[in-house]
Amino acid sequence: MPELPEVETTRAGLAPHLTGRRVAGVTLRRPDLRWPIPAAVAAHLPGARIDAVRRRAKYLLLDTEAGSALLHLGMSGMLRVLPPDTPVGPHDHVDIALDSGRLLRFTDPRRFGCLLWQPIGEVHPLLRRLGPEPLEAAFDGDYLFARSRGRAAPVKTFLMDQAIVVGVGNIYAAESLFRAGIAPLRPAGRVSRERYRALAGAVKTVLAHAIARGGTTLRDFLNADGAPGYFEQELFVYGRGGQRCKACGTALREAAIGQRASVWCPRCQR
DNA sequence: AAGGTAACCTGCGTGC
DNA sequence: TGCACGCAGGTTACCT
Repeated sequence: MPELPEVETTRAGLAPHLTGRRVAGVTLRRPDLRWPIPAAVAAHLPGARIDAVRRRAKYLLLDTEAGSALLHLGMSGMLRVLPPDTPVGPHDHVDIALDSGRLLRFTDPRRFGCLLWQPIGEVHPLLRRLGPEPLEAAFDGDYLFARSRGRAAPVKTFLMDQAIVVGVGNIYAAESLFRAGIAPLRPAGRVSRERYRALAGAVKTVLAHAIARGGTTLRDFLNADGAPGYFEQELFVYGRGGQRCKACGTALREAAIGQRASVWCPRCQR
């Protein structure tokens, strides 16, 4: 479910319910997700006031005066604000009770997500090596061109490297490369500056558009309505292996690149 | 340093 | 209907 647009949509949906609220209690139904949940979470969160809900890359941060709870949704994670008496399902791993009477619930069947703690004034090690945010000005074609020199890895792999730019997952990498007309297997070091400018623009356009759409579909975080799929109608290549290119009618090609399913148009993308 | 691979885990769709 | 298999929107760890 979550690439950057989904996480940003989640952040925007949660913020009105969390900002300014105090944590009434924390329920951990298992000691770990991807990693052990540090004792600092249970030690600092109860009683703390949530001052802001931020996003960095695909991480969400709940800021308090003592530090920030750091959440990642992994592949299957979901955060919802629910009434306190909502029945608990098998993958409802964490509840954060709020002084509003409601509940912030973290659900994650595959448990690739995490709940960690970042002390005040520190940057968690997982956040230290991240590249720029794709929607900020520091991310542009010149930046991609500079970082890619000498790189032999496929440009799709390069684009999905969170140390290069954050937030671009398998769906949006495929879609951005299609829009920019770049073949995903092309070595990153052999893409021109001009074409990287097109790629950076495509990434920004695709992500901003997906955020706008997610904002309309996932507006109500008080109900269980976390259904994704909002972007499906507008996908040009992702998940369309074997079908025809919407632009030119050529049969789309399909291959694993860096162990991730990849689809592209051999005519539109060079 | 960069690049490739395995690993973490559950659910779902497909084909026999 | 049952079962085995492959695959899924992410990321780190480890090895060359």
